[in-house]
Amino acid sequence: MFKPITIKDIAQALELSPSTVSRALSDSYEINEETKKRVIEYAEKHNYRRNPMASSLRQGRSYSIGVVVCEVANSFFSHAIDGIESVAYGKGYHVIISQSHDAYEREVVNIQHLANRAVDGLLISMSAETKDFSHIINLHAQGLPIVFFDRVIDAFETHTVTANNQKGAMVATESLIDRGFKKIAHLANAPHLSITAERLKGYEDALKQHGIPLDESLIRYCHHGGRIQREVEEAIQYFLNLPEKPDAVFVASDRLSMGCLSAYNKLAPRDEHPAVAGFSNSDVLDLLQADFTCIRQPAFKMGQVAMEMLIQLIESRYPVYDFQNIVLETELIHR
Amino acid sequence: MFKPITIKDIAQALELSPSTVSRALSDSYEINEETKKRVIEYAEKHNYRRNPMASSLRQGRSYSIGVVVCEVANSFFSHAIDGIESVAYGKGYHVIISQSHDAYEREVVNIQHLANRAVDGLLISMSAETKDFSHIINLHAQGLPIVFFDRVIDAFETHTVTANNQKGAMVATESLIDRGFKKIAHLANAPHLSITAERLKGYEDALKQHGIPLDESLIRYCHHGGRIQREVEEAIQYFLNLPEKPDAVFVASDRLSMGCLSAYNKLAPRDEHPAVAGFSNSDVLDLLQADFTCIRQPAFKMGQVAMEMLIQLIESRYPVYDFQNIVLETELIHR
DNA sequence: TCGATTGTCGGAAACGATTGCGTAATTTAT
DNA sequence: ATAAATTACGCAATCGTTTCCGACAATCGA
Repeated sequence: MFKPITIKDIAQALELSPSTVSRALSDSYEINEETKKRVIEYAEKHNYRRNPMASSLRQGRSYSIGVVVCEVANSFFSHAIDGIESVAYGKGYHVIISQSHDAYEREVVNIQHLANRAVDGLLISMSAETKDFSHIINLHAQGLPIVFFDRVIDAFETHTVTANNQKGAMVATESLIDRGFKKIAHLANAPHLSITAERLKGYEDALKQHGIPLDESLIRYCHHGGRIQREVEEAIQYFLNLPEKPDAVFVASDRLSMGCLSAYNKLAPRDEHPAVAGFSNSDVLDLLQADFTCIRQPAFKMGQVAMEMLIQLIESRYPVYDFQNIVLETELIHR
Repeated sequence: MFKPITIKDIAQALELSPSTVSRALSDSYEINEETKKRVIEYAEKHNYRRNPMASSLRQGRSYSIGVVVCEVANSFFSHAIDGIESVAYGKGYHVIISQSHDAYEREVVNIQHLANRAVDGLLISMSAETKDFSHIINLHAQGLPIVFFDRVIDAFETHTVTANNQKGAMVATESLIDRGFKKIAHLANAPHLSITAERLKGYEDALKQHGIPLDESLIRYCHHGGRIQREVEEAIQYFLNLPEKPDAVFVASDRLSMGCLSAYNKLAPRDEHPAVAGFSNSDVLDLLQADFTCIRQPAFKMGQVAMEMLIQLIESRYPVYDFQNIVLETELIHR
């Protein structure tokens, strides 16, 4: 088996002490420039790589952070991850991604996995099914830096980044109203998600502002966030069975937009499809479905901001009590 | 700051030695059952978590593996990752995902990042742009276990898992022929990818078998694997500009299928769209586009198999020279 | 009954990198 | 010229866990 070269090896070869080599490699000011050069040259020539475990153990830090999202096969989250990575790599952090699949159990397991001192901090977007937050509260209480993005909780104070969901939802709903639709349904996400309440509020605001009465029977929740296509189809079937079918639908999430469009394709002839507007960061959904108006969240930016704030928490020498709750604007795209 | 409890703390509290505690926690046979129980109870009560860095440092293993794919926002890869995770977690391994975005530079950087002894092995699906394999060859030569899946290379011998691309491509092309199409174009992936050659072969086989002459001008490659939508649109525009437009297209990948369908939607009226068949593991593509025939790869299974073989390599006490190249069958879905 | 085996445990040295402290040699200040 | 400061480096402890050697007692076989 291959045995990687260590600091000791370099020290021996160059007749220096390991301390000097270590300091030379980290560019310490108290090492002679000449010596540094020798060490660095030797290290490069022999393909030296510092052992991250030894380093982490000694320093008590891993320079890696954990990301918990419901799933990566989702344009919003994958772009957010890209944003996270862009900042992380620039600052020398590794990113470990894990998926909850919107299931409570897996969220708990993954977070525990990540948290056991293998990461310096956590970036979390809550799972749709999670109602009990104690697994996260405990970690936070133990001093693990945590930043929430998109799907936040208010069980404790920390940095958060979200989109302006209320306004986005309002704008989307208004775009449907402007196109002349009156009977606008709302396909909502899991009820206890922060984004669900905010987007519902925006939907209600738009209706109220245009004098359209709110009809509770036009609102359907998907408790698993659309993870199970059946639940989406049941909601759509419900809409289709209504004595007066809605002529438009405002959909609350990326995943649900996918589910909604394909459910309609499956369950009803094309001329019975309502107009659809909704949150989505998909690259192609709007291209495939011409009359689909979508609200884009600034996913990449959210990832960047979240990561920056997490690094700030991690690298702060003293406990932080002044938390920021950043809200980014969404963008309406219609064709 | 919170200070986690260590083995020493437990040892002190229970008046044992750290060695005994360590052995008790790993359920060693040479520890009295009574003592084990005391240790485990104390550990659980005080919420002890073994420090993974210390453990890894000592054992020379991290119990984590790295996965390199072009992108996670892709149904095939996200399902493959699910398969990988399902096996990994069962065997006590962590999974670290990283994305190459089909770019050579990022593949090199990510693999280096992962490889520096932070992972026990690598699961790789090659980036579309990569033509130089030396960064991987070096690691392999240094003894790092590597398994390829889907997009393999033959620069050296190791375990691989692929789909039966040739047969899948043949079946897909045949399905188009069976529907009466004669002028079947092929939208191909990057030329130096293993899957590209195999699928091209299947396409050619189908044509030959049905007496249709091969027309090179009906084949277009996407050198960036469709990462840049423009290159897909150029290919489609090329097809549209042909004096005799193809009446069907066989598309070589998931990403390209997306790109192809949306490019046609953008560039041509619906009645000029050709029939499309192609590789795709998307959950919704075929629902949105009714006449889209797709070849599904057993993504989840591929992930599982790849991970099992990697674990076998990692845990083998002696160097392995007997490598397996597993080929899984694809599935045709038409509606 | 005496050596041999078995069952339990502790001591101490690793794993590789980092860092507080000490110190010799050189330079600077007075 | 001598004290003081600076430069450049080494020593050794440390992070938390694991594991190779023992070691001591109790039990066993003959």
